[in-house]
This record gives sequence, structure tokens and C-alpha cells, in this order.
Amino acid sequence: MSRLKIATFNINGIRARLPALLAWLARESPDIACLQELKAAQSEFPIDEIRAAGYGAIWHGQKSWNGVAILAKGAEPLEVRRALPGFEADSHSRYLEAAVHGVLVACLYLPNGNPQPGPKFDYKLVWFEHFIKHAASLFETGHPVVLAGDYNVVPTDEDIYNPRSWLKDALLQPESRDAYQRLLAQGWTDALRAQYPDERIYTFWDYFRQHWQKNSGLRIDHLLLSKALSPTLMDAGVDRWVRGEPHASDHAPTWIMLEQGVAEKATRKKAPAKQATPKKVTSKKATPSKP
DNA sequence: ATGTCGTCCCCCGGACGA
Repeated sequence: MSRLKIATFNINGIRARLPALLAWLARESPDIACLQELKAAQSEFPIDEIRAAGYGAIWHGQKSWNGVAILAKGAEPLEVRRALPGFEADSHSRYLEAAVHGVLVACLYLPNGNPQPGPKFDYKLVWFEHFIKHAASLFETGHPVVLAGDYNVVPTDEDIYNPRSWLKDALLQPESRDAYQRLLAQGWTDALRAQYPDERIYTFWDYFRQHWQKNSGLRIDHLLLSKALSPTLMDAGVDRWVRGEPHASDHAPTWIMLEQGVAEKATRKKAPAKQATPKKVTSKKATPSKP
């Protein structure tokens, strides 16, 4: 049996954030890292530095905006697709899918959708529907699949410090939340929520109003596990220290640890018995400080 | 309405997207 650490990280500009990315890779050593918001053209991706850090990578760049990448420690991700089926004409670089380390990884950057209502919100919902349709086909294969990325959806009011000042925001709209619930209803496991059913977990703190300093965060970066993988979930967390560094992204890396090889044995229920764990312990673990 | 970033354009501060 072997352990597999998979992370998702909206880096908000890979060129501005390259030192932060390399420091994080060196310290946390994820086996697979899904990145969003590269904000770099295809030719501007810093592949040499990433290779030097011990990672293979594929990426889908775009000038100025969007952009996604999949990094793998000591391996080359085998690209499956770089657009959603039926939505190949999407002008934004928001999707990348690869097979690596024995799992199929989808890296997504779902549209923000603000201002709402308006064409940007309409685009968010259209993108979401294409993604939901494709996710269903991935789930039905029965293969080990992870859907990792910035979903730009706060699933419930338990996933935000206080919904009051965000009620009109696209991230909390009923349409956004309904789409996310319909995705989960296909059978996916929201890994962070499964590991910490009763905790406040945030992955994003905007740059405004000292939200980081006040821990006024949102949970919008998600890792969804297919049926074959959900019993293998051993741990999960948010690398909050990355958000506290100078010149940080407004997101923190969010990760899961899977134990490969337990899927065949665990036919009964979800492997970790975290539901029984006291709150104080889980809240500490949700904010891990690594050795 | 505001707050703060990163990026672009292209000459440096303002627009845009988040």
C-alpha cells in the first residue's frame, strides 16, 4: 500500500507566485498538485523551475487570465483532455484532465460568475452544466477519479465565516449551490467535508478588509472523490501557512491523503471513522502544521 | 460602495477581473 497526497491550489499568477509555489512544493511535497489561475500564456509557464523541483507537469495557459496545470512528483501526467466534452469552444483555459500515479485527475477552475446577475453568471452556470455532465460519465466508469479545483462555490453557510455580506455574490447563489449539490448527488465525496463534518474549514481569504488577519474565510476549493477512492481517504487539510506568507495568493493549498490499496478491502463504509472524533481534535488537524 | 491584488497596455497609472 502506498500513500498519495493530492492538492489543489489557486496560485493567482504563477509568475508572481513562483517562489511561493516552490517553497510549498518543497515543504509539503504533494504527489499531485492541481493549479488554477496561472495568469500566464502557454509559453510563459515556468516549466524549468518546476522540473528542477522534481515535478513533471502539463498545463493549459492563457494570456492574462485563467490557466490550469497538473504537476506530479517524479512523473509525467498523461493528458486526457484540456476542454470539457461538448464545450471545446470555451475560450477560457479552465479545465485539464490527466492520468497519473494511478488516478484520473480533473483540474478545474470554475468561473467566478460575478457580477450577478449578468452574462458572467450565465457563463458560470453553463460551464457548470457541462462539467456536471462530464463528471457523470467519469463517475460511471468506476475508475479512481479526483475532481480537484477552485469551484467558486460556497456549498453551505457552514463554509463561510458569515454569509451576510456575500448574499448577492455569485459564490453563494442558490443556482451555484444547487449545481454543486447535483454534482455531489452523482455519488462524489466532498473529501474535506467528509473528513471534518462539523468544522469550519476555509481555503480562501480575500485581500479586502483584513479578512486573513480576522480569519474571515470561505471554503471554495474542493476535492471530490469517486466511489473507488472514497474509502481510501485517510486525511485532509489546508496548508494555511502558505496564505500567511508575504505576497501570498488569496487561496491556500487544500489537500487529501489517500491510501492506495485499501479500496478492495473497504467494501463496508467510508474508511476513516472521523465522525466520532471530538471537535477540538479535528479542528487542530484541519489546520495542520507540518514537521 | 468599498476594500486589494496581478496583469495588461505601454509608458507608470488606470482598466479589468477576481
